[in-house]
Amino acid sequence: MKSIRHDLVELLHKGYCTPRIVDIAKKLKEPSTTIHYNIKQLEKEKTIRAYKAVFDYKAIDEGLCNYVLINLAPDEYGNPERVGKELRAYPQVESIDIITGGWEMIIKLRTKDMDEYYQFVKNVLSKKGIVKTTSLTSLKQLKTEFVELQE
Amino acid sequence: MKSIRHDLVELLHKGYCTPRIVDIAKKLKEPSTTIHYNIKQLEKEKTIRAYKAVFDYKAIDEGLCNYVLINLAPDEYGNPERVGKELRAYPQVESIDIITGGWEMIIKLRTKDMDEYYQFVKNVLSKKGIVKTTSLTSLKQLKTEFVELQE
DNA sequence: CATAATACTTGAATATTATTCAATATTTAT
DNA sequence: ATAAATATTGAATAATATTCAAGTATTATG
Repeated sequence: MKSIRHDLVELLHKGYCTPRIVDIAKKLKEPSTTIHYNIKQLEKEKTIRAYKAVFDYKAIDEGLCNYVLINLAPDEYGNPERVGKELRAYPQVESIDIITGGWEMIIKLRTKDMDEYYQFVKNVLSKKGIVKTTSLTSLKQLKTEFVELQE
Repeated sequence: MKSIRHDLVELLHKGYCTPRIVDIAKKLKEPSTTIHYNIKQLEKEKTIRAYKAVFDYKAIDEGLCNYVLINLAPDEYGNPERVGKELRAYPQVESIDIITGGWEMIIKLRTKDMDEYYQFVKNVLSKKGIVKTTSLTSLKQLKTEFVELQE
């Protein structure tokens, strides 16, 4: 049995959306052709990278969110990007940043529950030149991806 | 002089986008009316919260990204949400989470440069029951909002 | 400063896409 | 087993994006 919903969520996570030109034109009180032209410019010069959906993550089985602070092995200091690029392919990974401070990297992870999170830490984060991880578990999200949540 | 680009970026940050139903239908090899129906369901039940753009943040003067770990004053422990809700209105704030661990809150901030970041820390974060902040400055972003960046 | 080149704006026409609707099929509840 | 509620779908329509060509404004160049 195929699940359309699941496939939809997967596609809308990263893209398959487009701006609502007419609505923007009304809001800004400009002709829609002017809005169209300007948006195409932003796309052409890659200022806009994607159009995507923001979800109620609990409703799509990504209810657990963790920030993971990562320490790399000394021999990976030189190219933290290698590790990061391996990690970013995983769908559970919302963001990856190489950072200053007491850790070399911070990643934001969304999993269904603690089981899936544990599997990810065990199977993925334990490898790849990572020597230590510190998990910060989100108890409540007030804003995500610039979108304010609930109340 | 009005800047259409600036207004566009502001609107697309949080919304004013919509799914590309025909493209999704082609990709999933389903009739577009079926896709339409299912997406409307997801919207009605609020599983989808918004459709928005993801940017090359450097190109829109939000080139500096910081994660800020926050310690609240003891008398704010009980309602970290009060502080969080005050902070989330700021456009520089990409996300706010109340967390477990050595800090009560983590926020992700995007500013044009160190000056704007400093102003934010000084003017906004110094108030509101926050007693200590630890900044993690992003040196390089490999993925953001589920969207992989460059190379 | 003058003028050419380039970039931006816009209304009208067209192409494409979303949406509605009604019929049918499927799933779920009793 | 049967009824009720949900989901799928093609055809028709409504709405929207896109193209085009003309005009306007801005920027570069001598």
